[in-house]
Amino acid sequence: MDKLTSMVVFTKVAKAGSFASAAKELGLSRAMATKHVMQLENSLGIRLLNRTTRNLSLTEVGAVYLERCLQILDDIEETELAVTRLQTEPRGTLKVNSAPFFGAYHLAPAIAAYHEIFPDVNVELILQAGYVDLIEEGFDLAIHLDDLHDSSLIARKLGSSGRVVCGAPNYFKRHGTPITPEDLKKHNCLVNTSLPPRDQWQFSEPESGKTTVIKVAGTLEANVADAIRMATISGLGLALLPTYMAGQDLRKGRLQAVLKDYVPAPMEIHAVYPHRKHLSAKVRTFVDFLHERFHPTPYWEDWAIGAHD
Amino acid sequence: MDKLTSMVVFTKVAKAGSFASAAKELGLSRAMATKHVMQLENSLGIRLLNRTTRNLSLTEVGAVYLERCLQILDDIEETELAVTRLQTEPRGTLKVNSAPFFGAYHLAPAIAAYHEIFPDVNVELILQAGYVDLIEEGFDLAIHLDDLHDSSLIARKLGSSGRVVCGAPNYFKRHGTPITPEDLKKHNCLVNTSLPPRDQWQFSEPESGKTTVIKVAGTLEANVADAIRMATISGLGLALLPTYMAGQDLRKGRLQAVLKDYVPAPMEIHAVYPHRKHLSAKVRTFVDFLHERFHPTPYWEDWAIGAHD
DNA sequence: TGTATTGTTTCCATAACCAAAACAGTTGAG
DNA sequence: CTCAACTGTTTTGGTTATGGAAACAATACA
Repeated sequence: MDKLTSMVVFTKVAKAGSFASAAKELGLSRAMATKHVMQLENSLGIRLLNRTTRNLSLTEVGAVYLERCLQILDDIEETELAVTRLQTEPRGTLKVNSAPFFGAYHLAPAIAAYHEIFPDVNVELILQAGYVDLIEEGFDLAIHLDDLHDSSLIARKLGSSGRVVCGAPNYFKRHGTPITPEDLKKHNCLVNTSLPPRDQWQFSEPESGKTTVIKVAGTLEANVADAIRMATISGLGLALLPTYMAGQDLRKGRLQAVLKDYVPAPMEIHAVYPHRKHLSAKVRTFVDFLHERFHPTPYWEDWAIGAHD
Repeated sequence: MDKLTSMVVFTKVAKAGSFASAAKELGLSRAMATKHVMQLENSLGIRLLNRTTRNLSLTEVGAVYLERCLQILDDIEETELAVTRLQTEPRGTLKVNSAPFFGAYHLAPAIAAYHEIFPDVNVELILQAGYVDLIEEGFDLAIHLDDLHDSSLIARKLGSSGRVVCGAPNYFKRHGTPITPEDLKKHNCLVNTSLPPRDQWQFSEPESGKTTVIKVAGTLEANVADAIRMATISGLGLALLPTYMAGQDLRKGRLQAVLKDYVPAPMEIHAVYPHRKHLSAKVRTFVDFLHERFHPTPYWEDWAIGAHD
């Protein structure tokens, strides 16, 4: 029998001064009221209430026990209240993981905006190439780019990013502009090894629906996206960069897009977290916020509009 | 499901860092460990533990809840310990009721002796003619003389007291000495209305086993035994007094016993208390102590030995 | 790659639970 | 004084929940 229920019954009986009225208050039968108190007495080996059919009074020990019972029940109620409030109101610390570039250039500003709305949530942003164990490292959330291989986790799509083959203007001046994907084989293609598709660049032609995969190679591979980007800007070669990364550079003219008729597979952006049941408010609101911000067409695609005009 | 058990399981799992080892410690199956924690999570609507098949970590809320759980479980344990110690060691206040004369002359000295052995028990002695409601008045114990009509209470026989018809020496000088119970009808018999048998005095003859009941009458009735005793000592008449009351006076010669071949029904002395289950240590030890003191032949019967010699 | 171990789920016999009814004792009204 | 109403307790029976064994899916270690 549930000891806590028994304690509740006992306190009610003691307060009401009668089993019958306490039972009525609690919505159960007189029989159960007796049994609960009796169970408590047997488990303690102590008589808590002196009772005849007509009179009821606390034992000396019963009085002591009553007081402490009330304290304990109060504590439990307060604990549950505190804990559910912690759960339903966004507060606490949100530990987030993502790839360095995306985190620095897109999450950090998003976090600043999010904090305006939910000032009680502090964010701990850990930017790290490669995958981390969310559970072991205690992350609330990770932003995964184009990769969802962890089946035990929950993923929610936040948006996507186009990709574009681009290079510095002076690179094209010196080495020419590729017209078809096949031409890439003759160019110095810089590869980011920390993100798919690495050196297998895939294109589809919107009009015909044809798909091409080109295996590229070049003089630089790096596991940090920003290194590839900076090398590209410096005119070392071409790169297949996500638009979230290259957008600014394209707008400013530091980079130029090529092969505009061949569309690379877009990169999907997912929020990944350990469980769906009982999702905490801080995670839920943050994911919702990012979804709103990146969906359906993120701001980083703006370069194309200008470029197409 | 018992919430307290679930809390214990949760704390164990959190401490052990694994469901399996916690289950083994608690002697239950892994299945139940999961179910208990899950039940807790569902009732709170909160995820307490992040878990994969291989890793386990506390949620931020889970950590808060864990701490308070430990506190609550500690409180409960301490409460039960305190309460059972209060029960098993004689301590506290013992509220005792009895008839005034017996209480003053026999319980009070007994209490003094008892207190030597159990110094942590304080006794509140309420001396009152007639019956009181033990439950309503909060008595732990009552000493009943020759009367057990309350069926809902538990009675334990402590001993008995003889009765003797007696009078002052100068009364017998003036009015003569009764030889048979029948003679009492010609005497001034003083009646204590607070104790049976009041005015129906019953005698049996040890040799023949014959029983006689005499209805007596006299010039004084009182509901306080000591008044009857004092009036008797003063020579007003005869009284049927319990030996616990008359013993001292008989030894000192203030009173003389008559009708020694006719034995009045002895008076039984009982300890009466509300319940037998979970009898508190203070009541148990006190009743045991009185039983030892008054059983089988109480000291107040000593007058007879001297008298017979 | 295989084995052992993790947390979870499913299944099922058992035990606990709880209300209704029967019971014993007590009070208050007619 | 008697009857009716109400007390706390016990008994009874149907329903629910409990908890272990086995099966399962996923992971780590050898």
